[in-house]
Amino acid sequence: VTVGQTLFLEGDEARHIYEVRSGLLRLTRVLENGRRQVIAFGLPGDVVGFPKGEHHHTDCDVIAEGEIVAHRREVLEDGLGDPELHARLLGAALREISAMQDHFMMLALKSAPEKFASFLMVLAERTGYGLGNYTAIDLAMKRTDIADFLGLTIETVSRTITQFRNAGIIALDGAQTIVLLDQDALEAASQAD
Amino acid sequence: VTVGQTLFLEGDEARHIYEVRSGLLRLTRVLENGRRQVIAFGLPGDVVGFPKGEHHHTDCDVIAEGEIVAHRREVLEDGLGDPELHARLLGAALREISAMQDHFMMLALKSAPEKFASFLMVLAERTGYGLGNYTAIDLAMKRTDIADFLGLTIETVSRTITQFRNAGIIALDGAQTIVLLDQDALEAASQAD
DNA sequence: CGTAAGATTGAATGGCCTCAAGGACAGTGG
DNA sequence: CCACTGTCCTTGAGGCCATTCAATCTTACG
Repeated sequence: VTVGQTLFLEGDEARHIYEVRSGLLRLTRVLENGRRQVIAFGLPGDVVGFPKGEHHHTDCDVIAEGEIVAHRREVLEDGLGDPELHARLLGAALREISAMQDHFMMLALKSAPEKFASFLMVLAERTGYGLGNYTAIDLAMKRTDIADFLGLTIETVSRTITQFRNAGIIALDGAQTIVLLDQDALEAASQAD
Repeated sequence: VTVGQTLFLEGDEARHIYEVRSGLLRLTRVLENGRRQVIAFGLPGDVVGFPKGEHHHTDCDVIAEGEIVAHRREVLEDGLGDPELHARLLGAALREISAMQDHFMMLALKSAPEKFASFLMVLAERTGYGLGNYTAIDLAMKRTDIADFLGLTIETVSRTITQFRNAGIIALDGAQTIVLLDQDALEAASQAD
């Protein structure tokens, strides 16, 4: 798969579900009036494209190239002779529900700095890598995607980044790479009282 | 089951999942600092209590009495000799994912009046009943629950109700029953531009 | 009738958004 | 090699919607 490619659109017939081995996918929905929400990012280990009835109910685009494995939709319903795969996909669906509930807490209950700190912690856990004594994260997605994921504007996201930088919590290397300088402070910021 | 009863708490071992035949359940999660989010209401036809691993990840309380059918967790994983039930529960899980995505749009993208109008439309569709020429809804849950579901405060919910009442969109009969006077206006309010 | 819980209303603050301008960076072509 | 261009990101100023804090009103029920 290549960057910018669309795997499927909302309303498409759901023939496959997709398992992300590497790279990054983006699931979005758009409201009639053009407002957009990033439902989730497909990180390595995620399974995306669970159908509603016969159809997909989000758009799915490739943000960073990687290895994507397509499974026929039927294996989700009956095992189709591969019970191990069936159990894995079912588990992914249940994890998906749980992850979305976490996302709820973020959207509804948290302030902008709390949202962004939580976001960074999840990414660090899932895709962070060591860099000297610190942990670094590549933000393959653009600010717009982060904003639409957290329910903020790109200006607020940008301001929050600046704020965290001034506080010595993170450092930037280019616009896409973030180094976590103080994970304790980050965690504190994610659940401020 | 009786009103006020707790079916399970976050962290409980997940032995069963519950199918709502009638009545009303409430799924909540609480943040360390006490802030609360109503993840979903369990309306007739819903299935709640999908586990994450071995445990539940929400609290579940009974808001209105009704008939609740408990299924052993195992039937979700393997059919346990009842493929029809297995398929029904799997379908419910996929619908749940879809419904939560709709909820996202509401939490992140909509204003207070839009949220409340959307909420009423869903309830009217699911549990509304005819009353003369109009459709009526019983709000078994309290204002606090509605507020925590929509990501608002009870004051804002109350103000929005008053606003809709003054606009002639709805009428109240007691605090718990709402009559929809103008469904077109309600729909317009739910997706204002 | 009296009490307590829930719901409504009011006034003022504040956090995020909107609108607008300026800066960083990569890619392109002269 | 260097303007040139477009995209993305950052920063600033002002306004608005939902919140917060506080008081009053309503309802359910003993």
